[in-house]
Amino acid sequence: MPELPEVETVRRGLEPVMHGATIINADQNRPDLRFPFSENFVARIKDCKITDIKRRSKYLIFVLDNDLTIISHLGMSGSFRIVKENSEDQPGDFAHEKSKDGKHDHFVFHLDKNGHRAKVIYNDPRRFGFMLLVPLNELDEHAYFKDLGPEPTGNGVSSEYLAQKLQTKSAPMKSVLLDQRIIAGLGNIYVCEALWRARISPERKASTLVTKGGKPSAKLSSLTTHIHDVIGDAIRAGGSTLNDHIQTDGKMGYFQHQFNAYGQEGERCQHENCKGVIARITQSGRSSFYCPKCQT
DNA sequence: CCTTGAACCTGGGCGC
DNA sequence: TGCGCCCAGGTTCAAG
Repeated sequence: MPELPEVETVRRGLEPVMHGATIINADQNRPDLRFPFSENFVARIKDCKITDIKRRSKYLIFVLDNDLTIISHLGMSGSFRIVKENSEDQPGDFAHEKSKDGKHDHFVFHLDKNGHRAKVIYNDPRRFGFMLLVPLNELDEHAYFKDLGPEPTGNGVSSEYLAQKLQTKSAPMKSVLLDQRIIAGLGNIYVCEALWRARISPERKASTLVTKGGKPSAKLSSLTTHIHDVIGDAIRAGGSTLNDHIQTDGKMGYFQHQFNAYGQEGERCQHENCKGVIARITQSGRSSFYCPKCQT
């Protein structure tokens, strides 16, 4: 389920239970996810304290006090849930989850924080996610991180930055915005939403949003603002679903979020005075949803 | 370099 | 109730 806002939502949900906790044990329930777990995975994290939980793009990074980090990616279907020792893991608590039978609970952290025990359970039906041990001082140069572009939450993604990146690109905007080297953390949903807000067609060639002088066009400046806004809105929407800190699941963030384009095929375009209807097209194997009338 | 398509895997939804 | 088909939030690799 995870694009950047969902991963950030998960991070915030895990933070109060995991930050400062000791991994007193762990269950690795199968040899691999997307690829095999690191050698002696459980032994290398056992008895370590979690000193920080960070996020970069769609990756979670658990920093341990032995100078190792656990890089965790949720793939398409990964989720974490927290079970506190004193509370019961009643099936009813997870009635909305098909995973409640534990069939795809592939990894379990057993934690102790100041005498409070909790389990943090990683569930991933499709197993596109993974966990990997990487020394802290090798993180920045690691293959997963070294080519990543700036986070869309910060001022690294400016209209000038995008103009410079897009001016040589003939590829459609859809694929350029999905390119993690240009912006880190956008996925199919929020690319569709940002393009809808900025009224840019997903098929528009990227370089046509840059002036001959290499400056951002008005539409590109608008897109920059909308990327920041849509990601910010989604993080706020996701965060508000986690106030009980029992269920940590990015799906809830998506679930409560109202989309204007993504998944809205056949619906009226919600832009004021637009009589268009949201269409679905396929671009490089993925669905794009947009309004052909006002997104140009 | 760039772009596309397939692959990884399971499950849900739909039509018949 | 079941079968077959299509679809799904991501990433990576091979091939054109």
